[in-house]
Amino acid sequence: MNTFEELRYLVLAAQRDGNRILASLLKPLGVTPAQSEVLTVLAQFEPLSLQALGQRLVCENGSPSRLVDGLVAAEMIERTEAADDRRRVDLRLTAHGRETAAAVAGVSIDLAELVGSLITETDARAVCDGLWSFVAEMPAGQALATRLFEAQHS
Amino acid sequence: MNTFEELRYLVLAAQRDGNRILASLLKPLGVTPAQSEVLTVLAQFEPLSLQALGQRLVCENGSPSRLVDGLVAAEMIERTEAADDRRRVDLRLTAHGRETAAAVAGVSIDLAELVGSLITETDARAVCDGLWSFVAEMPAGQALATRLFEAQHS
DNA sequence: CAACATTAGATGTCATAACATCAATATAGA
DNA sequence: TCTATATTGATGTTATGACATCTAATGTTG
Repeated sequence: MNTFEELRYLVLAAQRDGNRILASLLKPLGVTPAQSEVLTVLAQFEPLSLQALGQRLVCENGSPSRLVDGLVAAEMIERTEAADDRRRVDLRLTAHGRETAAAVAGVSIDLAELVGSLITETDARAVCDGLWSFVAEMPAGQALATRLFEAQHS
Repeated sequence: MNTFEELRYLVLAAQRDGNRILASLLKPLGVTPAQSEVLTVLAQFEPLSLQALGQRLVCENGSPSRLVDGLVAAEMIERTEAADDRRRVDLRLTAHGRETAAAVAGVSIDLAELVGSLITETDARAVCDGLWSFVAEMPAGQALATRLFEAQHS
């Protein structure tokens, strides 16, 4: 198995094992990792249309309507028809959603601490730089770049 | 967004974008990325029980019975009852499965070349080392370590 | 102003993915 | 020899995840 094949499996392993840890940390909040990303993005950039949300999510492509359905059902997100375009919906957090988003931010910190106990920040930086080489021009990489760019200019 | 949070999203982005590329390369062979991993592991270590297979798969935990069902239906894997233990099944590739596994190996090479055009082998090595720090003691990391160890001692 | 193109989002379908539960079978110990 | 426990794998359930298709609404062009 060469380095690139090992890399591919390691990325999968890191994603699966990391996601499982994240899911168990989030379980008390009643959200899944994908839903927590939605709450995090809305907390930062709301209001957003489905399409605008989709462009900022790493976990989803296109129009995340079913992902958002679950959060609407849980009363964490409010979906209203855009005033000037009946095709569009505007998505905002409810009070409950905002509260959960704050708790999700706490879980993020907990997860970062756990990861930080396994890998140094220098090594983490090297991994990030390497992965950016791979995903910079790809859809999920673009979504993350958009998020990072907007976070710095808001 | 700190380095560890960025790392988490980058791993997700790399996994999703990489998986999509792999899926499109594999589509002509009629298998999904997860199924291709099964064929790859069986080609190397057959015959295996479901549980033994599961211990060597990064893409799956536990007993991958539904994953294997699809390959049995596609006549790439043959499932027989173990002679000495009626709970166990023995899994082997069929001729068709072996042929597809060879084609999957070719796709792996194509994917490695594509990744190699985006990231240097030195950087890829650094990413691998960093990710090993994270997953070494976790289930998917253990599965990959088992595979690598056995590949070197067979 | 009407026809056509494009956009936004919902839904269908199939394959995971994770956790839990259950049935059949093998093993260990009294 | 019998019972309790452990093991193996199948199945149920819910939530994605990706691609495709469809409907409703808006924008553009002649």
